[in-house]
Amino acid sequence: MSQLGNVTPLFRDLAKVEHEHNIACEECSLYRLCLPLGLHSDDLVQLDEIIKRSQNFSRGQALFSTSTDFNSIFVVRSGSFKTTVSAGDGREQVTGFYFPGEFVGLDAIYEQAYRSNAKALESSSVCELPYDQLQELGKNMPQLQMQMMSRLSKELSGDKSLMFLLGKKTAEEKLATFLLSISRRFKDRGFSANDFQLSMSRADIANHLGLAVETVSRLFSRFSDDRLIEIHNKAISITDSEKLTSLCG
Amino acid sequence: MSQLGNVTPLFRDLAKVEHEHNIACEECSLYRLCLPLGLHSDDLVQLDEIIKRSQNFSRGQALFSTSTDFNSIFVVRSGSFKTTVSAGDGREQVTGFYFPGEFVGLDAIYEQAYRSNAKALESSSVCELPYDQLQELGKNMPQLQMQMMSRLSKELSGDKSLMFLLGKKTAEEKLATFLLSISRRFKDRGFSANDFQLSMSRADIANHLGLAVETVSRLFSRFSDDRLIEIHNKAISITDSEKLTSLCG
DNA sequence: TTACTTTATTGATCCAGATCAGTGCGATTA
DNA sequence: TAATCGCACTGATCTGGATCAATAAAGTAA
Repeated sequence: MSQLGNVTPLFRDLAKVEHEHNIACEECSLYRLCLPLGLHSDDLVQLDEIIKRSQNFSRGQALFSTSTDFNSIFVVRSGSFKTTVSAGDGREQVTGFYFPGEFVGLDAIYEQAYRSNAKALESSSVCELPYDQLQELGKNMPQLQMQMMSRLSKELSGDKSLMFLLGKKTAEEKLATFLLSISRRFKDRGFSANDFQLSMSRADIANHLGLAVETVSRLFSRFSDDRLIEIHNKAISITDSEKLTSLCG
Repeated sequence: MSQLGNVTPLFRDLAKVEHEHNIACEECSLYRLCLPLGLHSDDLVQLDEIIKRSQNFSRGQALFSTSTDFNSIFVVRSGSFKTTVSAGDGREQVTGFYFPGEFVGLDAIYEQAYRSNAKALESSSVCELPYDQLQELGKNMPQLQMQMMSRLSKELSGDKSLMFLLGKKTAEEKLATFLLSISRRFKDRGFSANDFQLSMSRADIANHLGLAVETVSRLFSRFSDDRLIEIHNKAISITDSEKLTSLCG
């Protein structure tokens, strides 16, 4: 079942979308969160034409890796992904989690090569944007260029916050910040901010936050003991978002 | 004295540039590293026209802070800057150091507001690019847009590496990585890769790497004892870049 | 030059969170 | 319903780097 698979009107729309690969951006339930925002209707038609609604990815499947030739950037259509950067030795850092409407692969533009790896965390699908064509299209579509710049800048801004988190926050602050970030993103997508299903493992969370799995587990338990959240494995209910917010630092 | 103030032909050119505020991009010694790269000569003239060669900044002076109205992004012309993000309590994370030809303020585009603070580390100057005008210009100058996207993506890519550093590297690996990053950037600007003057304090370095000042100090001493580097306060000589590289992880 | 302030170094001690070592438990299969 | 298999949780111990505490050296001002 999809991470975003709550029984809400929006989800039923989304489910329909998932089965209709060639639905236009204009009809897509992600419209407000996605690239097309602010484009004129006739521009949108052109954008639609270059988008490849590609196949679905199953849990654990790679969207791309550092050995994939760079051709495209992607927007998550359904499900979720994680990105990682790896060192020569086995070490890996989870650099981000990506939800519907969010871009994956923007850091590859500069070198025209993927420097990260992206993996589906659950059954997921993407819209593929061939970079050449996107660029070509941008030449006559300033709004599109602006949107792209804005998206890149947004990710940059998020990464700076993550640097603060990794460099300066305590374990407790890290996890509280993480939970509220996920919560906000669910809310932005029309789902409950307080009840959701985490699609990533404790290990992925720990890695992303620069912690050990054990620390994350202990903190989940403590937050639960302190009645900030309720946990049933990967299902999270935030019961005191007030107090959780105050723990973010 | 400028951090980049070695007595080399390039530096003398640069010094001249610093005194001639209205020098065109085409004449600028940073040309190869900077935004104009790849622009046609007539496009360059238009770009030149919107660039404000603004006043010099002295050590410690703010280029912008989170309370500055957003109007422009900047390219370092001479000297160097640090950027920080701050929490409500006093905590601060140094998110980056910026050298001539590098962009500062790109993370402000999304929210049209500075979310970071930028401070000069020494006597420095910038080229100011009013964002409105830059965007206007971009509408008829696809090469410029491409350059901007590329720059944004480059910083994104660097930030992912920094996340790996902050989340997964040991103190030793962090400092070795830092020294080589600075070394490479000096080299790219035509200066010695092995002998340079750090413009930032030990505290800034420590903060940026997620370490305590004392740890950085001890590591500098150890690297010196191990004959990897020689230190005379802020002057660094890399004497064994081979071994230093092997410490980066 | 001296006096003073800021920054860097070094040593001693401490601790948040890592690591090590089991145990628990939910999902899947038979 | 039991057996298997990953995750997730919890307790015990350890440690890398933080913090605390002095100096020492470099910069700055008069």
